[in-house]
This record gives sequence, structure tokens and C-alpha cells, in this order.
Amino acid sequence: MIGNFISRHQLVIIYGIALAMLAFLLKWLELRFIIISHAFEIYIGAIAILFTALGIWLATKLIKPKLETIVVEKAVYITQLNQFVRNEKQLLELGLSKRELEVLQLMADGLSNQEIAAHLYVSLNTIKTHASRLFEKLEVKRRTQAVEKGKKLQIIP
Amino acid sequence: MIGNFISRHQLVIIYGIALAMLAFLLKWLELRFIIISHAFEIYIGAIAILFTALGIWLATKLIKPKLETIVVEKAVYITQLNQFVRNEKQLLELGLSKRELEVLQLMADGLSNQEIAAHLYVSLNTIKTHASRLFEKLEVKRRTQAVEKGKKLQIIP
DNA sequence: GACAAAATCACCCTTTAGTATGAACGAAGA
DNA sequence: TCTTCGTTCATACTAAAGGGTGATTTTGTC
Repeated sequence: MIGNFISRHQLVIIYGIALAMLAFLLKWLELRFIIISHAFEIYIGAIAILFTALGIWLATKLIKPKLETIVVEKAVYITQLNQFVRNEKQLLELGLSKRELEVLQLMADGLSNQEIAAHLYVSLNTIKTHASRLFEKLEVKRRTQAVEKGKKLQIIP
Repeated sequence: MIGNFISRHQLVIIYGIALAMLAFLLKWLELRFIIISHAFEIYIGAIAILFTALGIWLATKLIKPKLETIVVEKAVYITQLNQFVRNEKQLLELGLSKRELEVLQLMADGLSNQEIAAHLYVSLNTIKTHASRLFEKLEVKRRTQAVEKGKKLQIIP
């Protein structure tokens, strides 16, 4: 069906193609003429494009990369560096005396009242008195509770 | 003295100056001639320089700045929120039973033997027995020392 | 089922802890 | 000077802790 169409209009087609080619030739000649007549401008344009490209290339090579500093906080776990610092404010609030604090510390070391008395060169009764006051001020009933609270409130290590 | 020198050699000086000016004029003319005869090359050169500069400018304006990331690690010290981990090995070495450990823990909480008995639904005598064995195994004489040693050996918080 | 370890409880006794009350003494402050 | 506070000590008492011995029951293991 397509072959039939071509054979029937062969002359017309050839003519059309020839016409098209002629038009194309004329256009090409026109372009050539334009190029030749504007050779200088085209040359200048080419130079401009070339050196613009060169400039861009130079810039990419020469421009210093922008530095961006990111500070990353890294967790560092400390094993046991923390040395004891007494909470003096808490001590004042409780109203503990020097002697009472000493007794509390020795209690925390596991000493009996008798041993504490010997350690401080005073009598057992004196220690008992201090202990009673201590328990009152700390609002506890037993020495174990006193030691526990003392550590919690950071008045003993 | 200087005026005298000038007046005496006036002619010579004028001649010298004229000669110098002539030489300068000739040099200038030569330069002009060079410029004129090489006008095209100079024009092209100027265009090249101009568009190279344009390229560089374009590059700096349009190209995204290259980011170089520097990561600086900063140590942040954390006062270890210590979740207690029992030293099971130590516990085995000491040969403490479940019940003895329970008693020790309640002792550390500041409870009396009576209170511990009530807490565990057993008699006071039972707690005393446990306590005695506990002290033997921990090689201590008093509950305060037991609690202290228990914490030191990390078998109680 | 035998066995060992753990858990339970009791009784008696001693020691230690804790309460209550009172008192003496010295230092610091109003 | 008087008062307060801390420290010291004593006596008397109760409560709790701790030691020693013995016994029963439960539980897990061989």
C-alpha cells in the first residue's frame, strides 16, 4: 500500500525533495555568508566564551574551600574520680556541731560508741549524748539510718 | 652659585633638554606605532583578560562553596548516673545465701532486726540467725560494718 | 530416698545502743 | 554581766543487737 503510493507520485516526491534541498542549500549559503561577513565578531565571541570558561575553571581551582567546624560533644564516663566535697550549706541547715559530725563520721566507719569514745578521748556517755542529739537533728532513729542520711545529704563521704 | 652656573651654560642646558625631549618623543611614537600595528592582538588580549575575570566572578557567584567539615570532638564529663550492678562473683566467693543478702540490704536501708523480720514475715530470732552468719561471712562485728563492706564489695547499692 | 545446704525458730545470755534527765564548765555574743 | 551554745560527764533505765546452742522444716541435688 505504501509502495503503491510512492510509485504513483514519484515525480512529485522527487520534485519536493529537490526543492527542499535547494532551500537548504540557500539557507546554508546564507549562513556561510553571515559567518564570513561577521568573522571578527564570531572570533571575539569565541575568545570571550573560551576565556570565560578559563576563568571559571581557574576559580574552581583557586577558590579556597569554605571550612565548617562542627563540634561534636563526646560523652566521657569517669570511673571514680569524684572526690568528696562536703555540703556545708546542708550542714548549717541541720545545725550539726563539729563534734557531732566527728561522731557521725566514725559511726560511718563502723565503730561502736565505745570505740568512738576511745578515739576521741572522751567517755562513752559523752558519745551517747552526741549520738542522741545527732539522731534528733537528722530525724532518724538508729545509727545505720544516720549514716545513710549523712551520705545522702553529702555531709560524710 | 647655582644661578651663576645656569647662566654660564644656558645654551648647553637648553640643547640637552631639547635632545632629551626629542628622544622621549621618538620613544613615544615608537610605542604608538607598536600599539597601532598590534591593535588586534591587544584588543583580543583585553577581551581575554576581561572575560577571564568575568568567568572568575561568575564562578564565585554561582558555584556553591565547597564545604570542608572539620569535626572536633569535645569531651563532656558526666557524673556517672550509676545504675548498680551487683558483683555476682564476689557474692559467690563470700558464699552469701539469698536470704542473707536480703537481710543485708534491709540493714543498709536502716531497718532494725524487728522491722526486717516484719518485712520478710519471719521471726526476730530468724533475722538474728541470718545476721550472725552474715557477719561471720563478711568478717565483721557490727551491722554498720556489714553495710559498709557490702557497699565496698558492690554486693549492695 | 539420701544428703547437704538453706531457712526457720526458740531459749538464754551478754553486750551495745539509745532515751531521759540532770549537771558542770568554758567560750562567744548581746 | 548575763545568756546561749557546745562539750563534757553521770546515773538509771529500756530497747536492740549480737553470740551460742540446738532443733525442725524446706529445698534442691545426686
